[in-house]
Amino acid sequence: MKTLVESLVAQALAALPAGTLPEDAQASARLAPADIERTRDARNGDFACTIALRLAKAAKKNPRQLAEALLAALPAHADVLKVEIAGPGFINFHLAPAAWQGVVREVLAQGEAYGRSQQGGGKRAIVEFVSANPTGPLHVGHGRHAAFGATLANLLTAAGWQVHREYYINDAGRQMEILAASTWLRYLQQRGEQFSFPSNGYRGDYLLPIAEQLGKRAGDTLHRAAAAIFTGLPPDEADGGDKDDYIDAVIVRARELLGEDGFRMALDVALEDILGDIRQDLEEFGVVYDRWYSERSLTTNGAIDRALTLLQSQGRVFEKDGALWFRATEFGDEKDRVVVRENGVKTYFASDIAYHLEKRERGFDLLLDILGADHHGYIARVRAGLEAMGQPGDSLEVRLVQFVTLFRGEEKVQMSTRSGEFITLRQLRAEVGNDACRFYYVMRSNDQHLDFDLELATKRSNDNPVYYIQYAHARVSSVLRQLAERGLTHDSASGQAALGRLTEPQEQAMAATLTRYPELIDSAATQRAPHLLVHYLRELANDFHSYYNAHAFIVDDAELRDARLALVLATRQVLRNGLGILGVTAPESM
RNA sequence: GCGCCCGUAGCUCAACCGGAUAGAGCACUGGCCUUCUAAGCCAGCGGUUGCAGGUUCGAUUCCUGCCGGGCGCGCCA
Repeated sequence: MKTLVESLVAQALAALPAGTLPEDAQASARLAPADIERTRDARNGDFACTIALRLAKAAKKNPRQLAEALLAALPAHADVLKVEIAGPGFINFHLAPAAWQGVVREVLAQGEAYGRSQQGGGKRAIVEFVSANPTGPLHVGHGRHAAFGATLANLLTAAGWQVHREYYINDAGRQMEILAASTWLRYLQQRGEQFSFPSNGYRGDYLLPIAEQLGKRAGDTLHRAAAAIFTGLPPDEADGGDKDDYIDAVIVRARELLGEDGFRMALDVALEDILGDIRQDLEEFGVVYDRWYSERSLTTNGAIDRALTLLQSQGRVFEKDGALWFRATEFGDEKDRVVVRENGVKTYFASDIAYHLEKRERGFDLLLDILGADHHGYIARVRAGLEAMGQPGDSLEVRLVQFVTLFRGEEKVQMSTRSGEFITLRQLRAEVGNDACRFYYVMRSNDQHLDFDLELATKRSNDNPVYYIQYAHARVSSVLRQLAERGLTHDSASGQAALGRLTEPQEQAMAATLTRYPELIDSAATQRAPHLLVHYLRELANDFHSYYNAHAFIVDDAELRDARLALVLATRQVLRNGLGILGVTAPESM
């Protein structure tokens, strides 16, 4: 519908008499998407064009005069009732009722495809999200990443992007070693060894079954006496020492006592188990990935070395204090970054730029990372890395997701993976339900903090707005059941031929809202803003519920009945399409 | 100290890359079920958009400075 107005204004622009605009203004006198907008107030018509206001200055003309020139050049159209100039130079379009009604045919014909666009032009996007360290189950914060990332990926797909979803597994590095040691220590405790658990180890109960698993795999072959492990270690935090030094010493000792193979067994058992759990959790949450990408594999397949060699050949690295540094400052980062430490170990940053380079090499135009708000310092350096390796820096786009604070009523719930005190995503889903979770997580803009009140979400789950939208969908289905019970059938062709009968204000409003859906998908995808879809669906549901209360659909007049049912079925289709993008089910009854 | 994000109704949040009289939900007040699901509808109440300047036809939106909150600033990952 918006495109109609756009094309009319574009024609008017082209048809402006010579000399209306000075030559230097002619260049900017092209229609921009923002020049046509939906009006907020119906008194200003249905669409407003602001191009006269925008061009007035360059044209050295009064905006109202310019608007009048445009108005004179505007071609007539059957769907346009009247056009008038208002305020400082708005050109307001009032559309004919029939203009809205056509959307019903369009929706019914296109079905699931209604609202999709070619905006992405088939370009390839890789969306990386969650990528939580596999050191424990997902918690409620990860849930927000999962819901946001999955919904955004769906939105981009609807907007014509070719989307690849990926999970980056941080299966290398120190936290994996701490996990292996923690698992092994639990295994020893299960065999009767007594000692106090390292304060910096993973202490959550979820490791207990994993330690049992290790027992099944290894039998007693990894059993060592506690005394052999803890004798001669530096003090732990509880004894006035440093918890990091202590856990490192425990890891070194574990390696000595178990050998590389034994240690690796503990690590692999824990990693496989936790990763399996994460994968299942996400799948149940409706979040499916195209690929799970192992950080370790970057070392194995030489990707890190390739990236470093590339940087080196470009002269972008230097040595200092025995370490190898990347000149990130030359690309706008605030400081240079170590890529190989003095001890020869490559940093996490090294694997990260290698990973992003590898994404580019796989042919992705857009590298979209969904990261926690605490990672913002990160963007500049990865972008610097890409640019130094000859890739466009703006191919990397990062969306930060602010933290979730969990409340039980007034009380804030403290969480920490290390200590094992946290509410898992799985617990949350069990209490609140997948639909409400998915919905609640993306209701708010990702750059807003999210307060998740468990008490509210569980006790009063009927107040959750997701039900309001689902209810609209279920109500339509219920109307159809009612129709059948009364021995009637819906004649879609007759309904679509009689759309002119839909003259009630609620019918006009709902049809108008339906025409907004494609624009909304486009704009939500462009802005990476799933919450816009949530707000739209609420409005559409509101239009429907109002209509439902104001008028009966199943009336005696068969033609009118079919027309109304056609409108209502089109509404159900759009609700279904939108809920699908959100990953929320569209129930037939509630 | 430096950097990024945020500050809008009592509460939780919107506001279409600068548009017209800043909108929803919850809460509160009052109405609507012998007719398609009341998990619904309608009406009312509620605002100096943190503060002070600037840019222009127009600012919640852009710029500067303050105030308040969150998060970063490792040869950790």
